[in-house]
Amino acid sequence: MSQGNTAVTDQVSAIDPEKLEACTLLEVLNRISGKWAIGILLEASQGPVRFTELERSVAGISRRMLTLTLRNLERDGLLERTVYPTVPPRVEYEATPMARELYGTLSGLVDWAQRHREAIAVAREVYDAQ
Amino acid sequence: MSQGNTAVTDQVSAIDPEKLEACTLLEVLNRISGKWAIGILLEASQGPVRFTELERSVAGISRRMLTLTLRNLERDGLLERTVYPTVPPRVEYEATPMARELYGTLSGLVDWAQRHREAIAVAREVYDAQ
DNA sequence: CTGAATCCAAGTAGATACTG
DNA sequence: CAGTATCTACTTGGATTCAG
Repeated sequence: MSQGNTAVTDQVSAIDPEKLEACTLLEVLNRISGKWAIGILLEASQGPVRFTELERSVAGISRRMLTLTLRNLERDGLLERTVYPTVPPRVEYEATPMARELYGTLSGLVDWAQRHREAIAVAREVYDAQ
Repeated sequence: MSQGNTAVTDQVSAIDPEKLEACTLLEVLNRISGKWAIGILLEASQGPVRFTELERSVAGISRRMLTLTLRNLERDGLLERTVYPTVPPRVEYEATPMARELYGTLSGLVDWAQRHREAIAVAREVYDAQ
């Protein structure tokens, strides 16, 4: 990994791999954080869903945020959008294989959260007590 | 899943487990997303670091955001803050075991990001072309 | 049905200056 | 050294209205 002395060509490999990792990680996080992305991805992972179905099943989401979040996920290739040219219009969204794969890797985080949920709550109470 | 008629006691168990999962996940994500938390956690995972060290090593961070992010991480029990009553003052931050554990579970996400970085870039270009 | 457009409120982040 | 205070700008999200 570090053969770095060809002078010109290693501008990229000169980046601290840990910094790169943190940066890459941040990109993923930005993609799936936000209040709605995960909920939408969850629904769209079980099969094609329509706009109005999502509006109902993702509790509390507004039409605007649903549209915006769908567009972002579609743009990143995490959601596939299919329009059926019927009247009235019918549009379906479905998670791509890439998105399903991502969803799978998130289980570790869910575990962590469940194991430490209590400890975090306690830490907050202690901190807020000051 | 729908045995629901013990009337009073199953308020909690009535929550769809998948919704709960999505919710828990969102909490974790909110804790570590944000522009700076990961970088700080990274530094503080290799041993105690001082405020000014962080200010230098987390590229681009302002004093204000460093303070705010440190406080949040400390509040959630992810960072331990130690004050040495010397002159000048000396304060050290270190990742807690819980935080190190979290950092470990993030490797799956890093893998995913690296495997699909290219595909995402392409998806964006295609999308933006319209 | 599936959005786009507009307006507004709240939260988040940068710049700068000041302090025990 | 390790912060706090203030002021401003950008971003995110909600409410509402309009349209193909």
